[in-house]
Amino acid sequence: MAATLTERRLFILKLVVQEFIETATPIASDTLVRKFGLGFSSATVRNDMAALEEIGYLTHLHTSAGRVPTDAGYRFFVENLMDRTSLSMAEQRMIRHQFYQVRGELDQWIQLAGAVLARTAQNASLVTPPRAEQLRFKNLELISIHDTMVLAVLVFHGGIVKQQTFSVDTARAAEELRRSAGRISDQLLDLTMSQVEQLIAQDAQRPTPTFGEFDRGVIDLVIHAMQTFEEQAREQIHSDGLLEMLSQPEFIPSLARDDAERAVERLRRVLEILKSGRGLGQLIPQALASNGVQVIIGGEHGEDEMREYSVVLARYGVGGTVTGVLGVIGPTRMSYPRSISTVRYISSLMSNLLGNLYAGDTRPPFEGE
Amino acid sequence: MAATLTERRLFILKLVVQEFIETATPIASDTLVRKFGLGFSSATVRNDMAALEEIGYLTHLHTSAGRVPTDAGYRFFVENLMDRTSLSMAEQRMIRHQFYQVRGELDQWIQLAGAVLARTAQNASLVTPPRAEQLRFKNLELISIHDTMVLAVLVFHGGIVKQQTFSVDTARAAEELRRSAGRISDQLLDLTMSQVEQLIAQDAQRPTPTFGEFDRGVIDLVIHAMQTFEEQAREQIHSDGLLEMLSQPEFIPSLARDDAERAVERLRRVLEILKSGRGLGQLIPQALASNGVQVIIGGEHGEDEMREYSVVLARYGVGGTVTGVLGVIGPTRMSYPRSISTVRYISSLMSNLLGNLYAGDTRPPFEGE
DNA sequence: CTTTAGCACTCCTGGTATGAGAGTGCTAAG
DNA sequence: CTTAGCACTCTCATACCAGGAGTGCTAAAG
Repeated sequence: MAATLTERRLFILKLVVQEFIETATPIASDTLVRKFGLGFSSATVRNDMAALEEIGYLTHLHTSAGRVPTDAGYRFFVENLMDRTSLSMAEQRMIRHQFYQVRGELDQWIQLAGAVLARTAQNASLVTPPRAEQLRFKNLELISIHDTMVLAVLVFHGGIVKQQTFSVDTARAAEELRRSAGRISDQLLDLTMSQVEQLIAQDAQRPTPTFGEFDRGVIDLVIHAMQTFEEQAREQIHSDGLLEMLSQPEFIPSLARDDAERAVERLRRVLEILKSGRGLGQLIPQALASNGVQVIIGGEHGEDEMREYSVVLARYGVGGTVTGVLGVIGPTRMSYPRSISTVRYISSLMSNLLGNLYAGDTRPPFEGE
Repeated sequence: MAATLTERRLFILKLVVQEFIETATPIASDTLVRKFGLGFSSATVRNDMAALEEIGYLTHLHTSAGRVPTDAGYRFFVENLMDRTSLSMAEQRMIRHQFYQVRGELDQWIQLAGAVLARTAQNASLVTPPRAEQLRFKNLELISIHDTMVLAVLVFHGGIVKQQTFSVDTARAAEELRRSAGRISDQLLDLTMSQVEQLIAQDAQRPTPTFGEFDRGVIDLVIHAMQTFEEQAREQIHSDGLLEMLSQPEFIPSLARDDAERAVERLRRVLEILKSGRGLGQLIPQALASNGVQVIIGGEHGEDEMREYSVVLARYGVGGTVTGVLGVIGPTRMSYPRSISTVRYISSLMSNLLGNLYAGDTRPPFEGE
């Protein structure tokens, strides 16, 4: 006979998940009754637990161990049972304050977001820089460093700046560099990479090309920079909070119920995930394409590396154009309420901050000044 | 009776250190004789080992364990016994190639240096960005992002670029921004932070100041940027290679002879050191002040956090002005020959690369164009 | 005086046995 | 449907033991 979900069973499931998240030890029927002064006996709880196990929300590792949530159990908890809370006003204020202190520096914001996520959720964090799908050119400066060395400072829409030095065969006067930069800036304004390529191809065929040989060299550099930037932007993941995650019992051999060996193996696993993004698979593109906070529990997405971890992700950014992803990664036994509210808050905060930066800077390509 | 250092004892010490570095297991007298076909018996080796122990170069953890080098043993090995090698030509070429591929990007070089150090020495690496003791101003651009948002791109000598956005009360025309940036760039050229402060103080007292209110606001921003940059540059340490270090037996519970608990504790320790630089203490300033490769073994510098680790550091940079530090950190049982040759090679490579960038850019302050 | 064979001794290591404790599953009664 | 009671299972910590590794010492040989 199939077990059914009564009110009480839901309640018990909720308690088990919450307790397990807090204590990291399997939950015994007896413990629940004592700790929460339930109006029924441990035997009743045991029966319900058995039912919940049949449904697939709980397990135990061996006969005489307490119950532990399954991935499905966590999922159900997150979707139906969890108390939806927000960060306290005091926390929000403190976090906001930190961000306002590094006013106007995108890189710092990203770094700060990672640190705050980690500290608040007590787990590792990851943040991808906010990216337009396509860079759009805004400005170019050429600054002579010495005789044959030139520094190119490229500015793209959204305040993205990229620097690159290159050497030239013969020395150029500052004025010449300035004129070249001006020419290029004027012509390339608001263009995407492919449009730049198109433009320069067309220009070369004209009877009187706008760009000289030197200009063309510089533009090649620009194209190359845009290309590598877009490429590496897709991959780039900042992560932080390893230490915070390490303080979770899962990573402390004496507290981890399983082999000590595995605690370190686990750690290596996470390090690899955080460093390379491998194992995250489609999660980030997916998060970019959706709204609200995404929760991926354990191996739900089929990546075996991730079986023991959950990820809480949210998109942040301005409109649909300039977006990044940030989130928390930790053992499946993470505090979902806390992670979710933290991720939600930080993502909206980052969105606001970026909003100030980008507002009014979203003119469509090819409309010029 | 004090034990003396005979030729044979030195040889045995060398073998013990090399073997221990390679195998990470205590070395038995018998093992040496068998493995190297020594011309004398294990009893002889035992006697010599006892002597080396009396001198303080070896220990054993318990009666029936093989010998292990002490910090002093490693020190003696590094200074007197080690075969001084270099990276193979093939390795050098491979490394050089990688650096040339990211031509002209300082940040990338730093990142690459960290990665290559880690991979080649199979340990964690640390790199501090190359810094002049004092930034010197080179150029400023002001670029309007939208109505009330302006992006300032600051260029300093040595190709150091810093960007910062700020908001203005009323919209400014592009031309106005350009003129302001031009004025400021002209006046501030080649100045250090304190000189900029001086200049602006003087200017304010003139009957007809060069700088308007807006200019002064921007210059405040410049000063602030220089200040925070110099401050955080002092602290900033890039690190990499956690995974490489984690593959050392010291971090693998089943191979570490001591408690598995400690393997993780160890790891946490290193993470803290790498993240915060705490425990490194005066090592980096010290390395900056000296030439050649520095080797700090175990707790030699009194920092208790570092007792189980060694650091191999070298200064890199141009002349005495623009310098950083890079190096390798790992268990005391690291391969010193390999670490040292790697650090030496990478530091000279980085120095060369920077040399190209900085050559001719070292005019003294206040000499103007 | 140095080297070496031989051997007792120490200490680690891994495996097994054992008992206590924790928690469940089941049964039968309320 | 709930619950008391109890047998059963599995873990965990402890103790114990045998095997092995390597040393330190001694006494003899070079």
